[in-house]
Amino acid sequence: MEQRDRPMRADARRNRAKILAAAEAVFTAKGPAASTEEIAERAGVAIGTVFRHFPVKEALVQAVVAERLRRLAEAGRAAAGEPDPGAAFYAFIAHCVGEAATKHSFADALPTAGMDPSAVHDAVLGGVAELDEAVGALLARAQRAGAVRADLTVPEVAAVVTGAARAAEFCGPDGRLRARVLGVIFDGLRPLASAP
Amino acid sequence: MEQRDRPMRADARRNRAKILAAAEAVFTAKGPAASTEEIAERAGVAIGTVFRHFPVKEALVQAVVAERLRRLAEAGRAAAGEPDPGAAFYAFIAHCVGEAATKHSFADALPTAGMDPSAVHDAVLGGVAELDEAVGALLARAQRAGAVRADLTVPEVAAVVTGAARAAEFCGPDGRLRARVLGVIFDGLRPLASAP
Amino acid sequence: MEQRDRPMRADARRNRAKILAAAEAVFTAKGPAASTEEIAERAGVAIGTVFRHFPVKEALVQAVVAERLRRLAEAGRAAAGEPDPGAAFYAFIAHCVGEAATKHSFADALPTAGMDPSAVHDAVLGGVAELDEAVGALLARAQRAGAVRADLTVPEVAAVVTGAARAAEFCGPDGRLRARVLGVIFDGLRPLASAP
Amino acid sequence: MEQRDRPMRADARRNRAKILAAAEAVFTAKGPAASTEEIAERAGVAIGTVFRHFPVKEALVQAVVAERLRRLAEAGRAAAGEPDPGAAFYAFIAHCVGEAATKHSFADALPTAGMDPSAVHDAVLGGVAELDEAVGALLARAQRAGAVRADLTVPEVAAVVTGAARAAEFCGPDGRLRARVLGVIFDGLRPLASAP
DNA sequence: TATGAATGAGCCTTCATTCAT
DNA sequence: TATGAATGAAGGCTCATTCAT
Repeated sequence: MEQRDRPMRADARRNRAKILAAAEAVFTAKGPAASTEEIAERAGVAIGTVFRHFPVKEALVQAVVAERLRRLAEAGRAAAGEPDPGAAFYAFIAHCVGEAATKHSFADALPTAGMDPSAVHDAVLGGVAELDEAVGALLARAQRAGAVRADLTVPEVAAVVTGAARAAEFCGPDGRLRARVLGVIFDGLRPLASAP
Repeated sequence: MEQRDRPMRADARRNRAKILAAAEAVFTAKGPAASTEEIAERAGVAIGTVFRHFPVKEALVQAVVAERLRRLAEAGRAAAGEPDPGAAFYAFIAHCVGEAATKHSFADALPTAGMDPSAVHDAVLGGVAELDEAVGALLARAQRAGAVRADLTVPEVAAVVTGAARAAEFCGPDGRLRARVLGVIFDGLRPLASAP
Repeated sequence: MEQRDRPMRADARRNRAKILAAAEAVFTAKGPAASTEEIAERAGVAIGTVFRHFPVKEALVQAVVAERLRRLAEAGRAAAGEPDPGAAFYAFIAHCVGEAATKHSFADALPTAGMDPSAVHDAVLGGVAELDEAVGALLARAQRAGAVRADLTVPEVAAVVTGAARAAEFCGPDGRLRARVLGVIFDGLRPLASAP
Repeated sequence: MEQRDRPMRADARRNRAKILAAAEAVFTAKGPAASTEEIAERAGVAIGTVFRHFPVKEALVQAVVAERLRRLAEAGRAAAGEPDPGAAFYAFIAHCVGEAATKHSFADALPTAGMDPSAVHDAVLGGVAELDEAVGALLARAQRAGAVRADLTVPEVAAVVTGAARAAEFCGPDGRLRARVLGVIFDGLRPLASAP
């Protein structure tokens, strides 16, 4: 949104990246209510610099979300190249869960089906679209391979993954519990035991 | 916490109840960041009264959570009397999901396996224990009846239900989507295709 | 606006008065851009107290204006009792000028004929009405006595007085200059050279 | 202030003019509290360029004032050539009022007799002197022609005009009211009804 | 006990000014 | 010289908490 006219000065781009990284870390640790001041401090810039890049706090929050969505979409595209369609799909959604689950109480900032669309920045909508497309591709391939229930759609997968992330978070650091819970949830995605 | 010494005057008990009800409503609508002042107003008491009953805001939040846990446990105990063990179990967890999913962004206040235990009030721990016990009874009965996977434990069910609530919330007002998603997740709890 | 239900506690009323006095002093010295913090300090209260009484800065500004209008109206009513109608009128508008002229750049906060009425608080409108009425009475009596041009109306007098205040302010501390200037302006209000 | 050493490059002079024009427009619309950034934007230059020409915001404000004074003086000199001395004088001060009154809340930036002289830039003082001289010439000629009271001096006229501008502004968009009010005020400048 | 006014730390945001590019 | 990013001191406002009534 800021770099339309000319490509943005090198130092500005560096600062923007530092701020985004700091914001991701701080929001992850304390939720989106964390103070902008703390983010600036962590990024090593003055508070004014944060507001120059993100004129309103909400813009920063959404930029972080968009960034994460874009990273997930990227990973999803990469997964499309793997040989085993089923393995690719399940590995990818497990990756999504892992990413989201560590982001304590921040996954809530993710756009939800029922959210006021006018409040969501384009960058986030773009990220969602990218991710949906990547998931769609993986899903279709896995369904063709018979590794996933044929009647599933992308929104359903998105909801299940979001829920799984919350469930994983609920488990806390107990890895064993987490693994079993995710196993149970993902089992629901598998085709019913194919009869002979 | 307040009623140890003497039984608490009748009007005081009434106020406490009004405050809890107001807090539940307000937190549900706006999340735990809602101001204490607003809760007092809705309860029809002065702000000082709220702080007399709950000396710190966190205490109020946890009291609301404890209250909800206790209500769920109560419902769970009631469900134990129903004839069909499987139906009783699934109806109950669906009820839990419905309760939690409507409480926008408030389910996050639920205690989590990995949470710092010293930060959780006794009332909440008590509620958790009550609920765990109720769930345990329903689960055992359902497992005996072959309606639920035999290897499931209470913590796993708790995690799955929490995740399912988040998934339902993610679906927004789209009831059809929500139903399908919950169907998928709960399918994971069922025993694998029963052989002949 | 705050004292509707019950009469407002004694200490609260005291603080409100202290704040208004401090605000008048500070605004007078530095204009309405002066910081609320400074007013709080001068009033000897915490910043939160100022915002409890005047939830938005603009409310404080207007309250001060309203207060001054009410005081002027009061003085106007008192002047109505004086024996010489012409003297009463001229003395009163001179008083208005003196009041307004010392309030450095703050007279600008006075409502103006062309101001957006929805932005003006009721208290100010009430003050204006009160003042207009008092001026109207003095004016009519002076006109009947032949001391003021018969074709003058209240809005015209108001505009002339406002302008005279600005002119007086322009003169700075030079009392002689100020007196001559006001003499010139007020001369315009007198009936034209009385015919034989 | 900037052009002493070398004559200033052509583009620099152009920028200075653009900035002054933009500042006049913006200050007129929003008062001197308008942000320097907005002025830069409107002028089509970067913020740094504004501060190169006017190292402090106050310098920009005063430059605009000086500019306006110089323009008024220019108009005054032009008026000196008109045939009717009285008409020339009254038309000119009406022009001054019109200029000042439309500059909402900005006329306050005009230097005042009682202002701290060290805070006023030379350019403004120069403008004031120029304007005073022009007014003085018009005034003297009009007095000789018997169109203006003989005892009036330039500072008095200046004060009256300033006040008239404020009065006009007070009238808002009501042109009829404004005309009557200015008529009243200017009447005070006329010689008393000349006896036979 | 209840009331609600007072407190003050902290938050988001703006903007004059500086400085690296 | 021009550019525009960075700085950081305020400023307005909120809200959990305390305390006099």
